[in-house]
Amino acid sequence: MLYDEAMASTRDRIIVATNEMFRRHGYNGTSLSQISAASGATIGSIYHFFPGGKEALAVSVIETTAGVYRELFDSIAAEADDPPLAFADFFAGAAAVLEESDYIDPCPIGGIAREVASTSEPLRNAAAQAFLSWIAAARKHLVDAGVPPPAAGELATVFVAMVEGAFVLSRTQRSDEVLIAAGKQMAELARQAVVSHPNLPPVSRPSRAGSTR
Amino acid sequence: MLYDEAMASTRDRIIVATNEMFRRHGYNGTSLSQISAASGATIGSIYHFFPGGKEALAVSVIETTAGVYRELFDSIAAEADDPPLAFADFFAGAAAVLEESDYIDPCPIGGIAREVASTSEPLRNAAAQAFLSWIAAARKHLVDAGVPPPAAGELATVFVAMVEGAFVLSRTQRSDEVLIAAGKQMAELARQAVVSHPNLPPVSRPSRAGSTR
DNA sequence: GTCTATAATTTGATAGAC
DNA sequence: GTCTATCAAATTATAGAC
Repeated sequence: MLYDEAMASTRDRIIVATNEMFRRHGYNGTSLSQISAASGATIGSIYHFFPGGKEALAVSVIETTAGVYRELFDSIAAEADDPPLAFADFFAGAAAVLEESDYIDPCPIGGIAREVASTSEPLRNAAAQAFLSWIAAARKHLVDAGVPPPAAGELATVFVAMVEGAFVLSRTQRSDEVLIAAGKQMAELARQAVVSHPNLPPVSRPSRAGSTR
Repeated sequence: MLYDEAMASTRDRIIVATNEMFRRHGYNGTSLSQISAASGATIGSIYHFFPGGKEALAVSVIETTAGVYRELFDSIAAEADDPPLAFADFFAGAAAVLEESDYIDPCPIGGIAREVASTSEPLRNAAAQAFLSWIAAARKHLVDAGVPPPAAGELATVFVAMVEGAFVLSRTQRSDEVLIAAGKQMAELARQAVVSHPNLPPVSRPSRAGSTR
């Protein structure tokens, strides 16, 4: 098993182990017996916590992962020296994680969605909500930086698409080259969106020193 | 079955049917019995043409699809009124296909790679080669348009990542919104890459009127 | 080249003791 | 809450007749 039985609750161990299995082998490529072995929980326990079976477990994995990545983005955005550079920082962080993990998929959500979007409406919907929450976070960051809302929404959407696409390529090529390039180009797009509307005064923002929160 | 037995060779029918099944249900979500039913070929026939089984069949599907998309890009690039707009045209075409197909995955390659990159080196490698061939095509288009090679390579990589990412999001959201946005932003990046080096004379190109070929 | 039959394994899911 | 035992069905792959 991957985790010590002293660690966290059984339910959490199941979710964490399933997350990693999905990132390695996808949704259909991961069996409940594998999840059982990786989490140290029996199949009976899995059904105890997730009566809806594999599909319900996957929904929980998606929701959990969506929250983690959203918080990660917010944290990086808050600490960025310069708003457009937050995107480069985000991709750089993903690149570091990717190498450490021997090029496992950095995120299970896009892969699951691709596999089952035509057969599982609950899973497709959970993935769609995850992407929308990321788009909302990126959009807020851009609007705070002075990008007009319509352009900010479009750019935020493209950002999430670039994240997913760079994940696909980096995993396939076993290289973080595309992640770095994507961060650079996304920052460039963000900078253009800000400077191309210099007559719009930046929205009142707390000074960086006071916005640690 | 999806295809009339009068159509094409058995081998081609197997590849076309498998391509569509993979786009609907992914690699692990598609069984040989389903491929048999969809292609009108028996499982015995499938093993006759692809002695390597499902994996060898998938390699052929990836190689075939890679060639089709590469030719599509080259064709769109050759006909574009303005080089940067070729990218917007490409995404617009993908958007049209997506809606017609009820939001099936527009391409099986990225999904397969994500599922099996950790378990099948032949499939990971086939997908990696496909992406590299697309990057090379986009890079050539950008260099021909006057973008310096280093920047062109980076932009071409980001283009392919945006394609894959936009496919993931559009399929998940059941909307072509992200495809349109991606085309617009990619064209913007390409335009910036050209105009940001105005001192470089554009490479000699045949006039559009004579380049119909 | 195509077909049927089948081997060997694994799957998701359930029942019920403890 | 956790466990073992087990179900019916589906999976990849192979063998061998035609």
